[in-house]
Amino acid sequence: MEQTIEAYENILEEFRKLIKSSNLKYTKQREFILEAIFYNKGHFTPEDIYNLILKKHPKSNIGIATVYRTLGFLENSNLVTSISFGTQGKKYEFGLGKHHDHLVCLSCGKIFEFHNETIERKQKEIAKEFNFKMTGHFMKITGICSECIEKMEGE
Amino acid sequence: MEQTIEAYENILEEFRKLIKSSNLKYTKQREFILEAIFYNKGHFTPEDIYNLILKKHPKSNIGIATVYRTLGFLENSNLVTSISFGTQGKKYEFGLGKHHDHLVCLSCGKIFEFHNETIERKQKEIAKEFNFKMTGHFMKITGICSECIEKMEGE
DNA sequence: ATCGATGCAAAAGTTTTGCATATAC
DNA sequence: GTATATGCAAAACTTTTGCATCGAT
Repeated sequence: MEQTIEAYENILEEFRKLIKSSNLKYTKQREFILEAIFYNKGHFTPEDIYNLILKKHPKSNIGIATVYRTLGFLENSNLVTSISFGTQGKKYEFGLGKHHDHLVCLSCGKIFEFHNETIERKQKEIAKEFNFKMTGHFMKITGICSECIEKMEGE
Repeated sequence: MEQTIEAYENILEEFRKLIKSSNLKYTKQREFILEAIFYNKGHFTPEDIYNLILKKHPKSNIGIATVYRTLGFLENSNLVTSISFGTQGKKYEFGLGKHHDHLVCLSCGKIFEFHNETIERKQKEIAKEFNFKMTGHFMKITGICSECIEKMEGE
């Protein structure tokens, strides 16, 4: 699924506003980071993103520290979301649009996405029960995907 | 909530069997790690566990590497479970007994637990839909707890 | 001109690994 | 006695920070 240029322009616009309203400065590095996450569907470590940018903008001379700093900001602003998959580190993905959760295959690492309204509703109820002001939620089902099950049976 | 000695004896028995059936060796270090997680209700980093053991068994001379190695084994065996809270690292908790999920306060870091059957059921349905052999699931609601909300309003 | 943002490199923190020794079986 | 587990220390990673300089406003 390719993202359209128009969609990106809208996001960029939102991003500019967000930066302005946070009294921050608009820099090309920040834009590159947003761009990298937007155009590459999937889940990326800060280092992945850093490398994507180096590849796409070889002379941009961006630093990994900037990637970390910007991801922090983007996450707080809900433009990207992060999760921890597997044993190590954090991965980021573009975070606008309908909320979704993940199925993670422990064998091949593949990630499947789903959305379920019943669960979403229940989560809100639970937060309310605890007098919790919910700002986010996150769900992950781990297991073995059908493809890997077949492979195992084939052995 | 204090755990009873009897309950621990049962776990220990299970642990021994598990080790035997995995063709591993039973060592006092492995027992100390299980003990530390069992008797201290909560969520611990590997380092927390390491320190708990040093404190309880000052002359045991355990190494942090052993803690990491054993936690990996315990997690694979479902005797403990791990989650990533906040920005950094992984925390472990004792993992037998009824499955539960977590509410995490982003302000004070406190963790609340809940269990909801509807969500559990839905998760199973979703795994089935994807032909996924589910081995675990994990849900986290983030937000601000009622105590912190009050504090903020008081300011 | 000002003040925040950046890159770099160092530091801090976390997890894994190699290896000689100790210990369970 | 043999093979695995351990502690230690080093290495490998990941993330954060300090600081001089750059660049957006």
